[in-house]
Amino acid sequence: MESNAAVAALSALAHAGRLEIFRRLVQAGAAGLAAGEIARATGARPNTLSSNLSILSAAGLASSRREGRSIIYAAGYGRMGDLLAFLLEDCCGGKAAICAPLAEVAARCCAPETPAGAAT
Amino acid sequence: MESNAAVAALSALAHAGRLEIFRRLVQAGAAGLAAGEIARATGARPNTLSSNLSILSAAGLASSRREGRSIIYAAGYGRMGDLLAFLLEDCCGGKAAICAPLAEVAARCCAPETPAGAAT
DNA sequence: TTGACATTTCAATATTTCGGGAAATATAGT
DNA sequence: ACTATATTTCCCGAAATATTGAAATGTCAA
Repeated sequence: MESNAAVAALSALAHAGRLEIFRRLVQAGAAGLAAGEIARATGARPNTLSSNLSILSAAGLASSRREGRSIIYAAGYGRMGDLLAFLLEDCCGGKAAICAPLAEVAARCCAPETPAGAAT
Repeated sequence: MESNAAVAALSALAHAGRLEIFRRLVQAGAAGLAAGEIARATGARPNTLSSNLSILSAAGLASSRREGRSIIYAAGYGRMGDLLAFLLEDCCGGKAAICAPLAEVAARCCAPETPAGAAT
């Protein structure tokens, strides 16, 4: 991942409202959430929400598809993974001092040979 | 890590200049870098640099100590680790789809039983 | 104390971002 | 075509952020 893309992704997440949206999208999985559902869940006004969703999309952290009258947003898992990899490796050089707090999390999901079916 | 602190850290990193500073600090390790060295290396003006260093410090991503006439900055490894852990676990729920790109990096440094001495 | 160096603080300006109202677009149902 | 629902776009004022020059602070050395 390029530094520029990383800054864009970081900027997109550096906002309490967008971070919350992104969290909900991640939790929702590939099924995603309709913009309206997110608006109701977060209390954001539709125009504000739309703006924030489009910022997340531009950063690659969300994708959208139309389904009837609704537009369904889903988290951009790939881009988020890239961002984390960038921060950990390109930015932080994979230093053990930074990785250490991740060990617990990594033990749950980052092991290369772990089958993917375990989650939720 | 709290969501608020995460947003602060993300905001601090969501700036090309500060991201570069942070990268250099991480590479420099605990020895750190004098503000002037960073200024020379990045071409930033001293007051701009000072401002950005203070933003990184406020977010916990850098610390400073005076050494003679210079002020030495060092990366806040702990806070960066916390941020990554937050993003991976609290924000992303440790989903395998996001963790996957980290597997390669994790294999190098995140394994719980890996001894810490391998770096640099 | 004076002078040079390293960095920060202050004050002003320029730019970007944020959130909101109102209008526009797209879809579905009648 | 008309209406209702869902979402986006446009525009604006307010607030936050970024950058700069100039002045201030802290430190060393003579």
